[in-house]
Amino acid sequence: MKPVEAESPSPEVRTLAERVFQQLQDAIVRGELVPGSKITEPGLSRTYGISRGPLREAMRRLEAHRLIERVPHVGARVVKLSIQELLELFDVREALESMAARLAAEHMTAEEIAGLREVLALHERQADLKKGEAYFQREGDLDFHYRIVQGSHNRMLVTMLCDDLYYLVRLYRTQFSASGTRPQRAFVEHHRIVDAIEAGDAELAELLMRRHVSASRANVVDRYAASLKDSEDAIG
Amino acid sequence: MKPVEAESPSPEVRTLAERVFQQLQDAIVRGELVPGSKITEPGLSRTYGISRGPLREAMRRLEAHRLIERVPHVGARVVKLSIQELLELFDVREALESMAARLAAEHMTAEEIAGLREVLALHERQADLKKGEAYFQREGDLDFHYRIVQGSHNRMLVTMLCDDLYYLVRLYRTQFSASGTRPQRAFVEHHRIVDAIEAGDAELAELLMRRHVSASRANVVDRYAASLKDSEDAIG
DNA sequence: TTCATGATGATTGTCGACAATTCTTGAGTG
DNA sequence: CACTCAAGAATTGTCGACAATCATCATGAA
Repeated sequence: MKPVEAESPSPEVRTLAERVFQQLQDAIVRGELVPGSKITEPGLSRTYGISRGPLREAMRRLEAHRLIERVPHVGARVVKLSIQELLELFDVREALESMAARLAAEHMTAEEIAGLREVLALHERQADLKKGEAYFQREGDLDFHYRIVQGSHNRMLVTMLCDDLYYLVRLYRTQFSASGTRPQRAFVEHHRIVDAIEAGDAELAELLMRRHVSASRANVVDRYAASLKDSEDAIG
Repeated sequence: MKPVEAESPSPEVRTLAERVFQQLQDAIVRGELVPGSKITEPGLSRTYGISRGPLREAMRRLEAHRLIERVPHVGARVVKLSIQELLELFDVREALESMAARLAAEHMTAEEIAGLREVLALHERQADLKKGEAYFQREGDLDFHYRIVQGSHNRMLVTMLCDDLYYLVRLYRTQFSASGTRPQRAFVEHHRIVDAIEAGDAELAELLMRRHVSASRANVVDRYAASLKDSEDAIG
């Protein structure tokens, strides 16, 4: 898909370590590198055709982003979220994203709000077409949250959520094969949040986002309990 | 100051990169490496007597912790917080620490609460003795916040706050030479927060912590405005 | 004088090799 | 049969050297 190998000095992809970091990040998030599996430096070095130097840097960055876990002199393995860790992630999201919504209500520009509405429209169109498979829904969902975080105009918040946590969120989606079908309600919640932001009602936006994430968390808890019950039934 | 170079296999200090990372972290937080100054790999390599390999790993970790900023092919410099970034940091703290207080009220053990009370007592004793210089006050303050975050029993939250943000908070203290003298009020707020946690009142603990951080932020804003006015007066 | 341009020096990025540590395998013993 | 322990293999940690890139400064032209 690369046109003519154009000399686009695309931002931040000028170093080998950077490139392999993004490749590995993608591979992990897409589930190609299965969670919990061990990854070795010589192995990756061969598959990606680079030396161990830049590879180690890429792995350090993956570790910083919590996508792999390393133990000295032993090795690294792809992170495997337990249900507890997943719920912890939701608590952190609830705290940070509600703050983001509050700040977004205060600082978002008209253009940004318009873009947000477009995302919602696309979102709904997909749902109408019943193409609304989990994957697209989820991507649309993440896009929605992305834009609100950006709208907070708080760079630290943006980095924490968009550069770190959201990759974990994607990973959880593949790891728990989350079909996550609670579409209508989420749509409504999204709309209400945008309404609050557009009205400049920071408190309301914060509260709604908080409930939205909390409801999403509760949904995960329910589905996890159900899956437990299923496996018990299968056994008993 | 190192006793006998004891062979203490202290946790996580078995690799050169780890050690130099902690040394650099300390040096930055204590202000020995001045914010905004450029740090070069050969330079650090010489001063710490190690090769560039582990040094680069240490620098990657510093970058992940937001203590230095790197740009490819150019170099790294110690992070220099602008007033905007400092306020952004406070917003993030407000979101995360209020959540931590809420979770602490739900999950903290009796022993942990007792330890928290001890910290407060020590805190007050120092204030009584008028030894309550900014430095000790601040360390005590951070210790207080540390323990509450630990009490949340949310490992992700602990990592984010204790391993990342609190180093930035310390850095800000040196960078803005924050005397931060609003002692009595902060003490009272701390006590009220512990009361709420002990009572298991999650909502109240969250609200109080939120106000506490917010008040601290407002204090910074005030002092910054005052410092601006001072320099104007000095000029005009 | 000011700006563009090219050479020089330094720094970062990358690589391959060696040392240190850990994991594995297998023999041997109780 | 289970367990201990030692030797080997594999992996990680560290190092020094070379190549690529960038900053600096001097030179020259407008």
